[in-house]
Amino acid sequence: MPGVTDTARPTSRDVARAAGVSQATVSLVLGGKSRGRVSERTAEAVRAAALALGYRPNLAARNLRLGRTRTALLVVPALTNEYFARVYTGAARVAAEHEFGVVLYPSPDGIGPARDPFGSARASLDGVIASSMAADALDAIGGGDLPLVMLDSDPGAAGAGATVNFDIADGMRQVARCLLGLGHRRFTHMASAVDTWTFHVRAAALAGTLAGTGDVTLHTERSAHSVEDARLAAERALTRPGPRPTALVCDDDILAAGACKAARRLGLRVPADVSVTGFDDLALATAVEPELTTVRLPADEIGGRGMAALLAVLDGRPANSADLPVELVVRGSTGPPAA
Amino acid sequence: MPGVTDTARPTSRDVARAAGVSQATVSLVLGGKSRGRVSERTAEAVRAAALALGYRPNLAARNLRLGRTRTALLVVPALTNEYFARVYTGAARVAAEHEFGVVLYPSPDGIGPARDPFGSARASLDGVIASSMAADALDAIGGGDLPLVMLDSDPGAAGAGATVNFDIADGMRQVARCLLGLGHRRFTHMASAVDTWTFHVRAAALAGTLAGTGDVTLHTERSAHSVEDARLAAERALTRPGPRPTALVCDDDILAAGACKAARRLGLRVPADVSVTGFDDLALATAVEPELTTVRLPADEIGGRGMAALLAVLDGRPANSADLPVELVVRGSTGPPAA
DNA sequence: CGCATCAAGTTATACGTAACACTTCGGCGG
DNA sequence: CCGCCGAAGTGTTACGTATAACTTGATGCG
Repeated sequence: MPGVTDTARPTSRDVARAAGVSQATVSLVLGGKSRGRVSERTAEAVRAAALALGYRPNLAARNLRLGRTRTALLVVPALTNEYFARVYTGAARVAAEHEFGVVLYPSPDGIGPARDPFGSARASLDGVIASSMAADALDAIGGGDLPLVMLDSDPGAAGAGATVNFDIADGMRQVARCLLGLGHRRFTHMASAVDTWTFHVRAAALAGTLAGTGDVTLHTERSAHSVEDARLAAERALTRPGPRPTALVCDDDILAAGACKAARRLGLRVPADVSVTGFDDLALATAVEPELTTVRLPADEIGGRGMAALLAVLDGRPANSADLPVELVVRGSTGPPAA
Repeated sequence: MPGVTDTARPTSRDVARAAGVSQATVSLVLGGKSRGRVSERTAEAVRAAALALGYRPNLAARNLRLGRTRTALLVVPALTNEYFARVYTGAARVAAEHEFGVVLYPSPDGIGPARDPFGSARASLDGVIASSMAADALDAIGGGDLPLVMLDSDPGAAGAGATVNFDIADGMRQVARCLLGLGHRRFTHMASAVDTWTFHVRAAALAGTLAGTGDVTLHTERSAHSVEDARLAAERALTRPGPRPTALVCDDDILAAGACKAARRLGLRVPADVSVTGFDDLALATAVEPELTTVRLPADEIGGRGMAALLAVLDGRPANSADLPVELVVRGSTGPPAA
């Protein structure tokens, strides 16, 4: 039996032929638009034929016809940071529920020319979600006319159709109050060297909360987001002239892990000699010893809400954007300072 | 001046009109096929017009016309594992060099119905790269007629157009020889509970290498890939009746981090009382104290090579598939056993 | 001079889908 | 009995691109 295998994918016309109807009817039935237009018996025959042939609509043709792709772009600074991997996971889950796809643009300065970061792929997107981006990076991204949702970013930024944020300030206030309550008075803010809104908020909330108490000192040390950089920065903070800080408030768990390493290398115990706090609640936070006191940011939820907001914008619905609550998780890296 | 703003994206026909040529000529010039077909002066005019209008080809139309999408699917078990995030990054980098895109399918049992994991998206892919998948998961993925490249997987598996692997066995042999050389004789293999080729190879290589030395014991304890599960498993291993193992050989760094926690909880010092080794060399490996001795797997490189192999298969070229070398990185979590 | 050749384009078409506009036909009220 | 209406489909077109097939002058050569 030569020529029996038909390697080409079946088209809607093949389905129509098999079901004895026209291609238009196939499109109506499989598109769910057959109510009152096609009899139930015919519709069932079409569905059966499609199933038998293993028909899958050609997305390129559909996209061309509809002018939409049901695909969103998610821009994150670095996918290898577990936080952003979780943002992606949450966004992809919600997208899948609405038959949307998510493509990633993981490192704005890592792949492709800066002038046109996404290449012509941009022309095949319905919208963009950008997480924790600097305002100028937003230019490179939002230059297009695509709907844009920003996550963990300045709500007042231009160009964003919607913004979804954590209540970051509340998280930092909880950290500060917790440490103040333990008796700490000398603080160092282990701040991210990245110049974005979320880290500005953390700095302001920390300074603002500590300002309410007299007799408190606060220094700032900046670091890139790697354990090694953070260790070096924390060693600077712990060895600078003057009274040693008793609390290192870190902008994320990676910095906090580095801070713990620095303390240990200097012969200081955590938390007896120095307390350390983080942000994010990554797997890392419970892998190190002692486990990190940290602010849990539900990353997958902000990703999911971001996707939901984008879908709302695409539908012309209003995207409600209340801040997501965060939670301070107290573990072993914090304690009262030594007398 | 009403109606001046033209919000619709320009098409190749708009460019043709602006340059005073036909749409076909635009396609030839921008497609790089103009050698000997279009004069340089005309070609330059077309390029200028395209630039002036900000023309971007419509990918849906191109895909429909060509029947190819220049998009590959990468299937990984869990993107939140830094290892797989790096695989993605490497694959995406090589893809971008060839104007390819990569979409992710991060969790085979997490998103979408198992029957048709990718939905109709499958119809818009040129190929699939699957990393570290079980043989049965391969069925769900490779069911289509798409070219398939497998990473870190059984080279003899059916259906794979190519396989790219690490020399995992060599890595494990290095671990075993290092520990034997330090004087260890009682081993526990902290094995992954995941039933895949790469972990079978690790178990076999460990057992095989230790078998060469007399007077050696090897037990196996299984664990899921979380620090907490690994801690519990390691506590079982360290408290079972009989002489305590002096070396915990772990299938990855996450398990190793859990093993270190278990030792600490039991009042054992690492490495004085028990040595611990990992696999992968994640950021985690240098975040914990002591830093982990581990086998560095260049994850981004296997991702890149996998993408290159897929591109080769798509071009009809042979995909060369030598195993990638791995490197034992000796750090503080290993040492001679206590006398 | 005349025919072949060649550069430099243009015309026309197909990819597979969605949806608008149209047809056909049975039933039903006036 | 006529006209109208709704149900059930069908014919046709357009989306934007890439390319095969064709056209048109100009040139070279015997």
